[in-house]
Parts: sequence; C-alpha cells; structure tokens
Amino acid sequence: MDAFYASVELLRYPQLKNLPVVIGGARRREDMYLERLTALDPTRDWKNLPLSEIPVEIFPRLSTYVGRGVITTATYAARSFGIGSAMGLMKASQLCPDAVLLPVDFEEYRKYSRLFKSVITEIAPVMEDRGVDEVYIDFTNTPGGQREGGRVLARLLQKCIFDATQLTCSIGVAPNKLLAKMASEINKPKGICVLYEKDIQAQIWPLPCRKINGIGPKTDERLKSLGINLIGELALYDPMLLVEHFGQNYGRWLHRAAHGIDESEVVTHSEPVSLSRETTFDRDLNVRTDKERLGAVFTKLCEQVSSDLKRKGYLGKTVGIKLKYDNFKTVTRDQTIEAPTADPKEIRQFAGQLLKRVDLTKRIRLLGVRMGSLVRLEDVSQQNLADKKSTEPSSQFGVNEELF
DNA sequence: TCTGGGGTCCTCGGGCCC
DNA sequence: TCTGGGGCCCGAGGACCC
Repeated sequence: MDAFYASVELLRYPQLKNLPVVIGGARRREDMYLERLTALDPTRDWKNLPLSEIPVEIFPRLSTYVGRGVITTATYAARSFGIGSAMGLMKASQLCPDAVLLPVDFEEYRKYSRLFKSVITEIAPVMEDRGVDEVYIDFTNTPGGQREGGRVLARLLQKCIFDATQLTCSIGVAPNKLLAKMASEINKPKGICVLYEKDIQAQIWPLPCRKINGIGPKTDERLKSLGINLIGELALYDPMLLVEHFGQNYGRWLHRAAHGIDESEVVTHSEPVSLSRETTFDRDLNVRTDKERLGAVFTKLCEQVSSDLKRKGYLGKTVGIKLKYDNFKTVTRDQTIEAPTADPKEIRQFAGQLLKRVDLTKRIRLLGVRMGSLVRLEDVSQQNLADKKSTEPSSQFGVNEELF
C-alpha cells in the first residue's frame, strides 16, 4: 500500500500569525471580548464579524485570564516561548504573559474539517478520518498517484484544500500509515515529505522514540530507563527483551514500529463504540455542600449524552459514570442494562445508581456520563423496543435516595 | 494558580459455564 | 465430588491520540 498522511493547520488567523497566540480556556468568545468590542463601537455587529477583522489590540492577553484550562493549540511564535498543547494556561501565562488568548471554537473547526475532507475524498476516495484535522489516504489506486512517488498528487491536494478553505496542509507520503505520519512531521508546516523504505535508517532512526505514533510519555520513560532514547536504538534492541518488558503484543509492536513495519489498512468506515460528555468544574465540589449544583450538572450531562445519541441515531446498552477527585485520581463505574436506550431520564436513573458505588466523601473536580455498547437505532427491532417497556427503571431509586 | 474533552484500544481480574 | 483449565463476558483502570 502507498499511504498519505495529511494534516491541516486549522489555526490560521492572517493578522495574528506572527504573534504568540494560544487557543484554549473554557470561556466563550463573547465572554472574552465582545463587551470590549461593543464599547469600542456599539453600532457595529461585532458578534458576526470574522475574527480576521477584529483589531488585534482587542484580544485579551494570557495574563488576564482567570480560571482553569489547558492550551489546545498555539502559533509557532507562541511555541518559541516553550508553550505547547495540553499545557495549563497558568503555566503558559508565566512563560508568555502577553500571548494573545483566543477561545476554542469547535463549531468552526468542524465546518472546516468537513470541507477539507470532502475536497480530499473527491480526489482520493480511500480516506480514513483521524480526527478534526488529520486523515490517512490510500492512494494506491488513485489515478496519477504514482507520479514522482506521490508528490504530484500531494501538491494537487494541497492546492485544492487551500483553494477551498484557505488552510495550509502538511503531507507525508510513505509505504504505510505509520511512516506516512512520521513523514508528515518532517517538513511542517505546509510541507510535503516523500519517504521511502530505504530512507528509514537515515531519516527515522535518529528521531526520539516519542515520535512514533503509539509511544506516549509513559512508554517513553520506560524505554529511557532501558537506555533506549532513539528509534534506531529501539530497532536494534533485542526483541525478546522488549517482549519481556512490555508484553507479547506491545513488545513485538515496538520492535516492528522501529523498523517502519505497519500492515494496518486505511479504514474508511467505522462505527462509534461509545459516546460521552464530561465537565470540569471551576472549583472542586463537595457532595454535601454542592449537592444541588452537582445534581443539576449530572442531569445536564445525561441530557446531552441522550441528545447526542438521538442526533446520531444510536442507543446505548452500557451506562457509565466518571469522576475525577481533587487529587486527580479518576474512577469509573459501568453497568450494562437490559435494553438499549437513549432516554435522558433512564440514563439519569441508571447513572444515579452507579454513584452509590463510588467514594463521595472526596471533593470532585470532574464529572462525566458515558454510554457504551452502542447499537444503531435502525438495527433495533420493534420486538426489542417492546421488550424495553418492561425493563424501564422502576421507582426503586426514589428522589429521597438520590446522592446528588 | 499546574494539569480539557472526546474518543479508542488493551490488559487484568473475577465470575460463570463447560 | 473435586480440581483444573479454557473461553467468554463484564467492569475497572490505564495509555494513547487529536
């Protein structure tokens, strides 16, 4: 197989691109600066103005932000201060207090995400969705795909994506998905990198192990403790010892990955396995004193999960809750129910029962609700729906018993 | 004043059945 | 009747990804 890995740079505000800009935080766009814009000129419709027309000085600076949250992404100018994704906003504020802070706008990202993916599938239909800004493409059978080792097709994709969205895009071309993804990072941003099998030793082996998709911070630490820092060192390490340290599956995978071996296919369609909603509170809550607020949030999360299920046409058979305590310890509880459901009241009732199985004396930082074992609504027979009636939760879990 | 939200997949242990 | 083991499902937790 010949694979592309393409990722677009969704962060693109022409007037801000050379400034340190971070995207993140929990507050909405309006809360952040609409008031200041309105004060500037009450007659203008600031709310519907594209970001690119808003004067730079209006945007709040990182140092003025109060609250929790992490950075979703940052411009290269901001990164030069040591700022990166997943960093706490408070920490980032210390590194660069004058960085411009913009709120995340997932609606907007999803719109552009759909647009760039539709451009790609028109040209190369065998595409795997890997999130809002990334895809894999199998171009083995795409007309003209082999010209200059794929470079011609990659340039065409970049041009068409830019024409449709004004977004730039990095593309890696390689014999498989694993290598294509690593290749795409070599010429970031907006580059094209064609990687051949013969280049693995020269181009991939000198990179740190963490660059392999599937080696995270934990595994990286464990590898380092074995004296393995670079992919080349991992490739030359005794595979039997890797199996000893990391188990049969993962150990073998590590060895193969370091040699650039990956036989996974480009998956063009997949069904969701679970669907969830969660929220982190602005301060850690106490079940006794914040019972009302916790109850209201819990109900809202159940309603959101329910409406997500309905909108996407699924029912769930496993109800789950998730709590994160003030010490960052996370616990989950799951329960598989008789008949699949998307009903908010039913979800709330089953989820409420799960609360009995967790420690509620500690302060709560995060609360989440999850539905798993999803089935398509259209696949659930009328018979099953009829059965469901008889298993709806009874009043055994009365209001007085509710934990929150 | 560190540390989001929405997912997937894997492992491990326990219960149950054969 | 007792013990052992394999297969399967479920629940909990953890690692990883964007």
